[in-house]
Amino acid sequence: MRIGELAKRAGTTTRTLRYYESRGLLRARRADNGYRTYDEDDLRLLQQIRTLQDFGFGLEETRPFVDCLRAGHPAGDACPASLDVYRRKLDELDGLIGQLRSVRAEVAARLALATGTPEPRCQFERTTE
Amino acid sequence: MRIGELAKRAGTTTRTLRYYESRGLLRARRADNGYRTYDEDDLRLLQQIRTLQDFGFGLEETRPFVDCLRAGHPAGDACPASLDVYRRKLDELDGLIGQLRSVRAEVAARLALATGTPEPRCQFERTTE
DNA sequence: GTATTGCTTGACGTGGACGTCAAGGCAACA
DNA sequence: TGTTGCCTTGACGTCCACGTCAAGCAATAC
Repeated sequence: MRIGELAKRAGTTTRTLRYYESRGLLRARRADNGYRTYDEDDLRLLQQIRTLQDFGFGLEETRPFVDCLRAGHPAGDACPASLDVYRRKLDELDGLIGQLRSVRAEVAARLALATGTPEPRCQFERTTE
Repeated sequence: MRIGELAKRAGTTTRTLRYYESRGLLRARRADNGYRTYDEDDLRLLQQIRTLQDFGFGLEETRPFVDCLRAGHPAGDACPASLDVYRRKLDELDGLIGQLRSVRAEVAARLALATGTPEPRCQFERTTE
């Protein structure tokens, strides 16, 4: 299949696929006329990238998953390097969530102070008492 | 005081102050030699901006607070427009936190599946059972 | 033959909050 | 007078994942 069809089937754009190729994530065979050619494996690879992107992974973070699939594994997360990325991301998310929670609390407190109206507790705040 | 001293006292850089000025957030008097001149009110104004920036507010979101201070109010959040920004930010934070929590859960689930090792519950996950 | 669609590469634009350099003026001190 | 340090404006660079436009070839439809 050609780049347009692959993009459509993966729910993305041709520009994105060329960008991934420029980053070395997605390689393409070439037809005689110079057109890029892809197969079903490329689609799976692309779907792996898109899923991680949707989770907020950076492109470089998807590379171990791509390499893992290329190495013949049935899943992109069947390799230790991919699992490390998962774990690092979990730590990152925990840190970020904690940060946002504390900012949320601080803003809520300032709003309460400024209005004199005590705000209802955030659903993400732990009831510490 | 001049720009260098203001920057130091606010814990930021001269570049940042000139940038704020270019955005119309921070105005400066000029000395005869063309140097920017600031007073204590400017410092308070700048501190308001920095605090909100640290919370993750965009520069435009700090504008109502700045205007409020300029209008003579003792606090930047003494005006309705500022409170609206607080409330919008709370909603935004709640949405973002919820999103991150669901991504966190999804990644944890995938890690657990891939390792066969059930992950400990996240401190931010509600125990739904 | 021609109109339309799809493909190619290359290159500039986007957003946000600045960092970093360049070329030069102003002030104080030795 | 020279050095140092702070100030001025202007302008390009950064990060990231692309969007968008341009010029031109390839394939298909009619």
